[in-house]
Amino acid sequence: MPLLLLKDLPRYECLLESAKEFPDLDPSAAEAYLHLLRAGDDAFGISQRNLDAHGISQGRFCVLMLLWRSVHLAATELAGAKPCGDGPRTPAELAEGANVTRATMTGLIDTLERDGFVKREPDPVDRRMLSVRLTAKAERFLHDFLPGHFRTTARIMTTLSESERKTLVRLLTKISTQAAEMVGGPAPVAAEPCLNAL
Amino acid sequence: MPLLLLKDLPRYECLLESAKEFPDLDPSAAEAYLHLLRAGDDAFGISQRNLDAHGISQGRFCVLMLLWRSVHLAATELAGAKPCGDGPRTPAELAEGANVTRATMTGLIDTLERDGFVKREPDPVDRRMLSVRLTAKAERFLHDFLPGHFRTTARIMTTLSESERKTLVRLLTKISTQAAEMVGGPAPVAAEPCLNAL
DNA sequence: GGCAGACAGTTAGGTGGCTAACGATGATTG
DNA sequence: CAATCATCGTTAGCCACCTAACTGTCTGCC
Repeated sequence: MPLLLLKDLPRYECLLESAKEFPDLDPSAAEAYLHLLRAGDDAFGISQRNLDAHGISQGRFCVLMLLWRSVHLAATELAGAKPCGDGPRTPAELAEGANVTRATMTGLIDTLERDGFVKREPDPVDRRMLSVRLTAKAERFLHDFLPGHFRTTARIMTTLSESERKTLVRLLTKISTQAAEMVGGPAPVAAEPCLNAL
Repeated sequence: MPLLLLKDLPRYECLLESAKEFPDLDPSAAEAYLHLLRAGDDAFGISQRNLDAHGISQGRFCVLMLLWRSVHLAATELAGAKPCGDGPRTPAELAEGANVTRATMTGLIDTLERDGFVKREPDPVDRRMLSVRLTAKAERFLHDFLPGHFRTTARIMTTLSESERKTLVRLLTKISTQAAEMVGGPAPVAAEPCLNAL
C-alpha cells in the first residue's frame, strides 16, 4: 500500500470543532474526502494482498494487463468485434496507459524482464522504439491469477446492491470530473480501451 | 501520486465482454472498484499538487498533522472539551497513526528534522523512547498552509450536494467495513482521534 | 541478581514513484 | 542537405514505502 494515510478518520464532531478555528474547512466535504481516500486505500490494499501472495506488484501487474489486453484484443478483433483501441506495445504507450513516467516504465520493464514475464524487442521500422511482448510464462501467470483476482474485487463490493453500485459510480464520476477540471485540462472523459481491468 | 493506476477505465460493455471469458468477473463490481480507485487517486493527486507546491510530501504532512493534533488537543482540553484521545508523540505512536511501519516513520522524521519542522527529544523516563515535537517553523507552516488545503479539498466535493455526500460516505463506509472484514480483524470501526484531517 | 523475552528506534537493502538530463534517432523545414 | 526540433528509451539521484535484522532498554520471573 504505497499510499500513506491516516489509520483512523476523525469523528464528524471533531471536524465541526475544527471548522470553528478554520472557516475554510467544510466539514461534510472533508468527511467525504477522507472517506474516499480511506475506502480507496482499503480496496487497493485488499487487491495488493492478493498480488503480494503471488509475488507480483501492482505496478508490474498493471503492465501485464495492458500487454495482455493487446493479445486479447487481437483475438476478439478477428471475431469481428469493434476494436476497443490498439493495444499498447512500446514503453511510452505503456507509460501513458499506466499513468506513470517513461522513466518509471523503464524500471518496471527491467524487473519484469529480469523475472521472465516480458521481452524487449527492437522495432524494425523506428530504431528509437522497442516492442514489449508477454512471454508464455506471463500468459500462464495471468490465466491462473485473474479468476481469483476478479473474485476478490467482486467480494469487496458484495455489500453494495446493484443500485448502490450505480449510485456510487455516478458520484465517483462526478468527483473525477471535478478533479480533472481542477488540474487544468478539460475532463478526459471516458475510456476507449477494453479490458485494462485491474 | 504514489498509486500506479490505469489512466482510462474500461467501458462497461468491455467488462461485459470480458465476463464471458472470466465467469468470476462481476461487471458491476469491477466497475465500482475501478471507479473507486480512480476517484480516490484523482482526489489524492489534487491535494498532492497542493503539497508539492509547498515543498512538503504527503507522508511528511501526515506526520505534521498528527503532531499538530496533539498541540491542538492540549489546548481544547483546557477549555473543558471532552478529550478526543491522546496526541501521538513517539515515533511508534506516529507510525501507528499514519499506518506505516516504524522504519518508515524513522525516515520521515529524519527528513522532517533535517528540514527543521520537528525535533527529537529523549524521554526522561524510558530511555528507549523519544518524544517528537513540532518546531515553531512547523506551526507557522501549518497555519499558512491549512486554509488553502481545506479550500482545495472542499472544492473537490463542490459537485456533490449535502445529501449526495451523506450517501457517498455511507457507501464508502460499507466498503471499508467489508475490506476490514476481509483482511481478518473484526472491523476497526470508527475513530476516536480529532483533527487528523488531511 | 540475572537472564529471557518484549519493546523502541534504527539500519540495510529492495522496490517503485518522481524529475532532470542524456545520447540516439527521426521529422521538419529553411 | 543541414540545422533544428521532437521523441524514444535510459540513466542518475531523490523520496517514501516495505521487510528483516540489529542495538539498546525495560520487565518479569526464576
